[in-house]
Amino acid sequence: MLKIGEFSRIVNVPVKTLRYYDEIGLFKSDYIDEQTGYRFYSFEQLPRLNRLLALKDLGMSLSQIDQMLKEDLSADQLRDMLLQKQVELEDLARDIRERIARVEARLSVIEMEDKMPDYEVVIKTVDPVLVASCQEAIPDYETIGPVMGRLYNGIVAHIVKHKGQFAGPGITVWHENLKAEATLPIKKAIPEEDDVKVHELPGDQMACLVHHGGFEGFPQAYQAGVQWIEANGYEITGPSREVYLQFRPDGDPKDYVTEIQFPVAKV
Amino acid sequence: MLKIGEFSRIVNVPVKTLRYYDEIGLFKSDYIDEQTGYRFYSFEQLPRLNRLLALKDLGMSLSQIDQMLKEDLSADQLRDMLLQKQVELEDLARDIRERIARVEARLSVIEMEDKMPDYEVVIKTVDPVLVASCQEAIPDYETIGPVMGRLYNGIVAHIVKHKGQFAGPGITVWHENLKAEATLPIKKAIPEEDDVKVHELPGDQMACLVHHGGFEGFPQAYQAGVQWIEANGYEITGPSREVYLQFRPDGDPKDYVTEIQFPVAKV
DNA sequence: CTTGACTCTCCAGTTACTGGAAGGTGTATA
DNA sequence: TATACACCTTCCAGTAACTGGAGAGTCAAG
Repeated sequence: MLKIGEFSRIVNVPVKTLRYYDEIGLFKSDYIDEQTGYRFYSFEQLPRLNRLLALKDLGMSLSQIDQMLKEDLSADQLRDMLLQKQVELEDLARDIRERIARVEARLSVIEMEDKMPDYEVVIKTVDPVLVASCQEAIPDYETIGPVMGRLYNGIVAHIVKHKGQFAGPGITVWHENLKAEATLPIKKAIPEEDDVKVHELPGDQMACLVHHGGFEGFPQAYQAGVQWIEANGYEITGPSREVYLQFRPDGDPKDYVTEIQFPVAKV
Repeated sequence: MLKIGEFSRIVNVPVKTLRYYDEIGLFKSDYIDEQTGYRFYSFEQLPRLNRLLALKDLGMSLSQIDQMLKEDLSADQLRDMLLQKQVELEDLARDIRERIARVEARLSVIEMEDKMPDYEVVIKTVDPVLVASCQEAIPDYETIGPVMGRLYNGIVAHIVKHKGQFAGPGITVWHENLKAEATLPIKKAIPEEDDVKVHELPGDQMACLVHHGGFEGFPQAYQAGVQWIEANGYEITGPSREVYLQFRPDGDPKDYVTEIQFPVAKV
């Protein structure tokens, strides 16, 4: 019989931890002196503790270990738990590799520009959203403004006409060949009419960044987004979007806030 | 100005989390209505939050992020923190790879034997220990018993003679060519004499396993240890040791408990 | 008889939230 | 106008696996 301190030294587990395992019932002391409350451990307990430690070394949680130490657990059940842990660990390993890539990307920006990046890119999942939309090819950059104005005005008029309810800021979807789709989220479906369509923008994993200021800054923002996506091992899988979080045609462009979203997937 | 729910939807961060960040001072709401206590957020706050999220994505802790978001932090300090994080992540990645290897080793045992391994091997760091020791080459396996008995008796006699204090169970160190060094830990140094030496067994990282029963089972235990060491990507870097946790010459060998230790290093 | 090492229990703190209860607010609809 | 409901508030508890400390009791050696 060993006192907790002696046992602790042999198995190289802190006394506090042994007491904790005792408390949660994972590894009880063999015998407790009723007078003093001192815990006593025996050598017969070593195999259980060693198995416990080995499983902990695999990254199993204490409650999983508790199950795995039960006598009546079949080899199949054990294998399943280990296989599951294996998958879990492999996911985790991939996750860490991606994190390392992001840290390196950020470090290279700091090396080059001596400061944090101007645009912060975050990956998020956006929900599908029902919109009324209208699209048109843009002939050249100068005409973007007027064309978009016309498109959005048309949609607003259409929604108002059909008593639709607005559900959020406007979103432009940039299809191929500079074809712009202006959209406005609505709460419930309304009828379509000539050029105004009603459909759902699909939800997706998006690389997002926020641009503050007028549209003249967009090219840089897009460039920053594309660079980040490349450096972090993603690829663009569809049309990008602009969400006009803060925008009024008569407002000061300096106050505009736009979120630019690229649908992405891991390469 | 956005209510917490609207802001939450835009940035894809749960309301609870925003309130938590507010509470710990990491990301305060822009303005709080004094009547209602409602928090309001502004678009100007988006850059800070996005930077926060990007840093969180790198695996930084909230307190580190708090520091990194301070305006007056130099690019150098930022770089240092990121470099440190990089090292940390790489350590973690290595750790996970090793865990995966251990899980796979264990799975292969289960596939082959349809049960958990007979011997659980754990890596632990053992402390240096001062011992009185005596060594001798063992001519063949049959003579191990008597020779060891003689050696240990000699050491005990020597320690008693010099009024030394025993500090733990006997340890045999197996040097090359079946040369056995019998040692007994002592609390304080005592004089040496002919064949009894006093020195310190070095501390080391050891792969350890516990064997219950008589010495006839040792070969299997050793084999299990060596197999584990190979399967888990370690190599043996020195003489192995036997620690006689439970042993009395006149006792029942079934009750013997011996820890076998192999000094190891990652390949 | 004292000293020092050891043990006990109980409580608090760690990280980054998450869930729930109880109660106040704002708006759309019957 | 009443009410339903969606939303907001604070406060409290719980998570995992310990770790640290306070205050008190126990044991062996000198």
